Amino acid sequence: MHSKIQAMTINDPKQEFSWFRRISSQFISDKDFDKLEKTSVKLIFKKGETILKQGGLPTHVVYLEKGIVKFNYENESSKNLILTIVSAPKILGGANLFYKDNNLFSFIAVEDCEVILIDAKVLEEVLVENSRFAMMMFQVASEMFKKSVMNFISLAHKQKEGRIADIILYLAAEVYNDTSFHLSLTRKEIAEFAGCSTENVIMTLSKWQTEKIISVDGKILAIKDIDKLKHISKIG
Amino acid sequence: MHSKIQAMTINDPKQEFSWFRRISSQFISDKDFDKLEKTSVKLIFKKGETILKQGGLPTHVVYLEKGIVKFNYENESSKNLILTIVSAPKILGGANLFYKDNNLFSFIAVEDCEVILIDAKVLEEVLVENSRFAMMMFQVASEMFKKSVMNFISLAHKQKEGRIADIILYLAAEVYNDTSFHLSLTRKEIAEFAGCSTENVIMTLSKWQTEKIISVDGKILAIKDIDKLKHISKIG
DNA sequence: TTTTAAACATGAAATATTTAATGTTTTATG
DNA sequence: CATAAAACATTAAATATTTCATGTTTAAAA
Repeated sequence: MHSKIQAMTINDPKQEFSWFRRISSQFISDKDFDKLEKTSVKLIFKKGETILKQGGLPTHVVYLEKGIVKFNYENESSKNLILTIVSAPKILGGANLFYKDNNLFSFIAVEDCEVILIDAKVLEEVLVENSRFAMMMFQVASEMFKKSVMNFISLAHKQKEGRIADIILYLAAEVYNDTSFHLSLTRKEIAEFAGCSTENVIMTLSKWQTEKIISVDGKILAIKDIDKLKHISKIG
Repeated sequence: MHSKIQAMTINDPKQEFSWFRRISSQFISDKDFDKLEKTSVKLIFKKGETILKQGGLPTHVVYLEKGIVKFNYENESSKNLILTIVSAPKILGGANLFYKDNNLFSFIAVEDCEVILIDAKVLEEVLVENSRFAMMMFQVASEMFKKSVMNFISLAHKQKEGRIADIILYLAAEVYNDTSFHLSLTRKEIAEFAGCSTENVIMTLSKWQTEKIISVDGKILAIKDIDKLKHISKIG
């Protein structure tokens, strides 16, 4: 029963692309949008699954319709680094679109995700024929770039507590849109995002809990004193 | 005498834009290029001068014709962070172009520079009317984005020596195009790039000199054993 | 439902990094 | 050219961070 509904959804792309269609409609014709839809595939990824793999060819651009995704970079010694975390709805791989190199990093589902894979070649054709649409797309990509840069700046010259504070504040403001949220990241993943050890994240969160800056109940994390958290972020 | 030549150069924009003109000519008409030239201003910046200031409005896009520039982020407590360093010829501010927010960081001349400031509005008009040109510009901006990201990745999960090794290798490969070069950065600036203390940079460079991995003679730095340096980069 | 693996947690030892104190050399400036 | 300021350099002490060892709890798999 449930799978039937799902299948229907998959087979009826007209139902999808809602956010993307709305913002695109100002820039491209229905005909061009249909062209994108026809060559797109909708897929569902479970938590932990890889949507797009580091090193692979950028044959598709990802439209994230539902769910949360991490941008994961894995180095030669299999250490992971999370570049950023984003929630739907969003166009991912904006940067990937414009250079033809292999993907710099993987997209991995942090929550169950619904994504639409858009054929990169077809999208490029549409972009070339609709320069204002292209400009909009690049602006979206730039916004994401900007947020990554802010993350990196935090990482680069704050220490542990400032960086973890920045991440909690970022998750609340940009990913979960609430000061209280179901944290889908493990401590290890937060550490990979903050560029520190897992133990450090555990210790810092515990400490903040006793100081009543946050509360942690199972997977629910709530910011109790946002001013203190912002202060920690500021003093680094 | 010398200043006269310089002034001539400034007043004859046709002589400038050489690299940019060459790559642009495949995508836009001479007429459109002239439009860009007419609204552009050529300026000369001395070492240390700010070309474009963090927080300012992105009214211009910078074409760096000659020289070396650092992307500098200054935080509330006046600590600097160098995001990347680039050498001419290059279009800077690609990302700035596409979001209308205030500049995220400053461009500061690390060597004497010749730059052409292109009016952002006029450039946008030309981009909208020449989508292939726009795509090319995106690609250029994305390349720079990619290099920053690689820098940040190094910063995020390597320690001191690996990061400094990465910077020396980057400078040789991407900025000076030689394993031996006149280093225009101070130890303090390398530290701001590597995200560590000045003392650390001094100590590491001294150590590498005694180990014959590099040689430092005044401002001339030469990589003597690139394999060892790459190995340090690899093991982090 | 047992079993296993992963996540969460804590503290101590080992290591890395910064800060501070001090001095020399180089570069910029009156 | 004298003088000040900045850059370069070295060391020890203080601090931050990671690693390791160990144990409990939670979630996933057989």
